Formats: sequence, structure tokens, C-alpha cells
Amino acid sequence: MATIERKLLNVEVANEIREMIRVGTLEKGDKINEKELSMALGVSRTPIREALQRLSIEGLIKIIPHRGAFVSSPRLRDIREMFEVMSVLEGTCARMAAEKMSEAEFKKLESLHLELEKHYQNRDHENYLQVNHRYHTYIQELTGNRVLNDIINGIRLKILLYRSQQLYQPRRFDDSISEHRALLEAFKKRDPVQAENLMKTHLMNQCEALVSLYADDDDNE
Amino acid sequence: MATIERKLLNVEVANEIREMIRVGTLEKGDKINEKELSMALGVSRTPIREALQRLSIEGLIKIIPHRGAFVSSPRLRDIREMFEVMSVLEGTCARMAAEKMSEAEFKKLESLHLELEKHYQNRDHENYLQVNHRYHTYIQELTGNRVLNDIINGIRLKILLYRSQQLYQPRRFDDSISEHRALLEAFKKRDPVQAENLMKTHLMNQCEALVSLYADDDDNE
DNA sequence: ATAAAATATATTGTATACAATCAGGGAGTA
DNA sequence: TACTCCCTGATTGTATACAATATATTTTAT
Repeated sequence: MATIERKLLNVEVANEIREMIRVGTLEKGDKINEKELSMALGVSRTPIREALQRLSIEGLIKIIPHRGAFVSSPRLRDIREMFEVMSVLEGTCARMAAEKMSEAEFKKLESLHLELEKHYQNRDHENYLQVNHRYHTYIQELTGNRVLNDIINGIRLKILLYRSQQLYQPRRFDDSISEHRALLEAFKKRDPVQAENLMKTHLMNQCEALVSLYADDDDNE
Repeated sequence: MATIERKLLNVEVANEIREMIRVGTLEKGDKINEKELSMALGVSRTPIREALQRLSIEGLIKIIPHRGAFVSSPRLRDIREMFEVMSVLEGTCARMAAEKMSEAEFKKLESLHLELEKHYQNRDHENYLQVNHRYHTYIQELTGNRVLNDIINGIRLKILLYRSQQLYQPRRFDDSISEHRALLEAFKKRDPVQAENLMKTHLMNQCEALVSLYADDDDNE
């Protein structure tokens, strides 16, 4: 028998807003109007506001007193800082995963990699990103550390605010897949140190690609 | 002219509760009664509830639907996971700090270390812990990465739920100070790799000390 | 006397009402 | 025209009211 999932509106609303941000309905800098949203979702402002409090702690939105809630628009510096932490954390995941990875788990990882290759051949950015996300998530999960997972997921969602700009430069696409190939080799050899280092540089390269696209943007910094 | 700090009650209330947890007025497992707290603080339940939402995302409390908010009481597994992440993050701080530490900054660190030594001589656990906290915080700040800082501070507060048990075993007290001595040497030499490794093991040792005290406890796991 | 059922009380969750603050527009002046 | 001031409407922040659920107490039956 399944656990009865008791639903609270503020949790549902938070999920809803998070999803809007994830898929791009809400973009960085957008203002979130409480009344508007409450009518759209058919609930009162109370659960809306409670959800906004939650999201502000997650860092997805910023609440300016008496002005309202705005979708976060991290500055260049914030992006760099987030990636710096991400590279360390995902590097750690890679190391831990390489240390304890079973053969079945490697096969699963390999199949994800093959999906990546396919989308790369087809120059299908959208699906590449999607599978890439599943690939990284899978490695995280192999660590079995939920605290680690939660932190990484939280940061990733914030970085996702910039997904539109991400990876749409062909050069970065090429580099990304070759980094992934090297990474798979390291996992195949169960080499924790190499896996960690490759993952770290993979992340830092992604950061640089994002930042370079973004540097000449106006309202950030 | 100073920035006008506009205060919102929910933020104030969250600070208040956080402080209660930090100093021990609220302990792990305690229930937080909304009405009671609202009367004690002289505000309505609205800002109280908004604050609770925030704290639940921080992980300091757990909200059980229709039952109420309870101060988190992490299981043994959670503690281990938090320390695992902490060791990586604080290790990273140590590495980054060692890489960029100025002479003046080292002097400051050294003076903090000397305070530690003093309290160690006097077997003054309370003040040792206090200075130890400032020491670690200082290293964090040297990195200049606010994202990193926020994450570490968040986890530390949760670990602090167990401060009562921490370091009150004489053996651990001795080990802690000698680990700190080695650490200071590494910083003096500006050796990032060693600083990182020493910090990591320092944290993992602290974890083991805490867990061992705690293993025979009842309601955890 | 114990255990289950029923009722009452307390607490949480949600909606609404009211207060404080902000954003925008027009009137008036230089 | 450009600028300031004041006013109005809109939006956020807080308090209260009501509804739903959980906990405690009493009642009832065995």
C-alpha cells in the first residue's frame, strides 16, 4: 500500500512555479504577481505567498520587500560561483560513483552515453541537453548521498535559468561530447581520480562557454 | 547614506527561530506551536507560517502536513551524508584559501589558532568550539565564494543541532587541536593540496567522533 | 478495568479583510 | 518641455475568520 500523499497547497504551488521556471514560462527577472497567480491557480494568496517564501530560500526567486517577488537573475559572478561549487560537487559524485560502480550500473551509464552520441550525430541540442541531464543525475544518484543530491539539484535549477544560452555554440557541442567520451573511459576503468578531474573540467568548460556568451550582455554586473 | 533595511516580519521570525535552535532553546524533535509562538513574538500566525516555510527549505525544521512543524532530528545516515559533503566543501575552502592567502590573512588565521591553543590549555570546550567556528568561517570567507559560503553555513547549522554531544570526549579534543596544528602548517607553507586533505580528514574525524557518541542512541535510525 | 467509539478541543490549512507601501498619472510651475 | 508634487489605484504585508484535520477526553460496551 502506497503512502498517502497528503498535499498542501503551498507545496503544490511551489512545484508549479518551479516548473514554470524550468520550462521557461517564467524567465529571469520576471515579476511574479501574487493576485494574478492566485487566480490562475485557483487558490488564495496565502499558499502562494508561502510558496514564494520557500522558493526565495531555494534561491530561485528574490523577494524585495513591498515590491514583490522576481525570478532570480544571477549576475556573472554568481554564475561563476555556482559553477565553481558545482564542479567540486559533481566531481565528487564522479569520484564516488567510479569507486562503487557495478557492472550493471556502468552498462546503464554507457547506454545513456550512446544516446548522447546519437543526438550529437543529429545535432539535436534539445535532446542532447535532456539526456545529458539524465546522465549527470544518474551519476549523482549512484553516490547514494541525498544531501549531495539535493544541493546539486538546487544549483542546477538556478543555472538552468540560463539554459537558453547554453550549448548553442557548435564548438562547445563538439567539446562537450569529447569530454563525455573521456569521462566514460574513466568510468569504464573505474578510475576515481580521473573521473573526478574530468568531471570538474567538464563543468568548468561549460561555465566558460556560458559566461563567454553572456559577457557582453547588458544588465548583468 | 546607508541602505534602509526594510524589515519583514517573516524574516525576523525566521531569524528568531533559527537563533532559538542555534542556542538550544529549541532542540531536535521539538514541536513548534504556531499560536504559542505568535503570542510569544507578538505577531500573527501569518508571518510565523511564512517563516516556517523558509526554515523547512533550509532543512532546519520538518513540516508534517496537518501535524505541525518539528525541529529536524537528522538520522545517523543524514549526519554522515552532511559531513561527507562538508568535508568536500570545507576541503575546497582550505585549498582555495591556501592558494590566495596573503601574509596579513595568514597572521589573522594564526591569531585565531593561538586562541584555540589557549582554550585547549584551559580545557575550555565552550570557547574552543566558539573560536573553532570563527576559524572555519574565516577560511570560508577567504575563498570569496558566497554560494559556497551559504551552503556550508546551512549545513553547519543543521549539524549544530548535535553540538551538545560534540567534542566533549577528551580524546577528540586532543586530536582536534593537533589536526589544527597540522592545518596551520599547511597554510603557512601555502600548500593547497595538503590543506585540502587535512581539512577533509579533520571533518571526517569530527564526524566519526560525533557518530560514535551517538550510535547507541535510540530514536535515530 | 480495558478497549473501542464518540464527542469535544486544539491545531493546522486556507480564504478573506484590512493596513501599509509602492507605482503611475495628471495638475501645476518654472 | 521638463520637473515636482500630490493624488489615485494597485500590490504587498499582516491580521483575522473560517474550514479541515488531528489530538485529547469522555462515554460506552465487553
